[in-house]
Amino acid sequence: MKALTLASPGFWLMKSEPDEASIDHLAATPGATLPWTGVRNYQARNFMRDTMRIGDGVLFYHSSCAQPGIAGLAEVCSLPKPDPTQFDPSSPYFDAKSSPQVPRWMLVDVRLVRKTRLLSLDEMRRSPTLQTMRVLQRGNRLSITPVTDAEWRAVQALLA
DNA sequence: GCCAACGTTGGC
DNA sequence: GCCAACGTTGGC
Repeated sequence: MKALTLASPGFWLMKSEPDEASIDHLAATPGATLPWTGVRNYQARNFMRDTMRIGDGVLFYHSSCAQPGIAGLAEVCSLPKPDPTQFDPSSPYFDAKSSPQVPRWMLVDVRLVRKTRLLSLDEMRRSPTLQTMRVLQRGNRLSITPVTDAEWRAVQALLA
């Protein structure tokens, strides 16, 4: 008989361009969930499809903007499901090689836990406790990266 | 707008 | 399977 194990929560950093989906968009509608559309990288997709669990913690990161950094805390709140934008010819995320029968791109929903002060990329780079974060590594372009327990605690400490 | 870094594509 | 060309990311 298989042992019943309590999965420890996972932690993630997810990049969003605030022009598309900012922490304020999410905060504007209490209780709203945000489908994480537009991921078109297999590694990032696989994290959502294979590894994330409902309840996992998310560092909501603003990228490609004037003030990049962590803007809030969120939480994975759905199972993986097909990203509907891949089937929409009018979407910039349309993928002609995907089909509803064999969807290529999956997403999860996230919900806001709380907006935080902006923990800027600059401050992250200067924080000794955050040096291991994938998002800070040279050349990193992944829009979704795993965060270790220690990194998660360090971010909480900086935000406290 | 620049450009380093890296992922994807496709010919071979 | 190799790898050059090309496209994208994302901070600056």
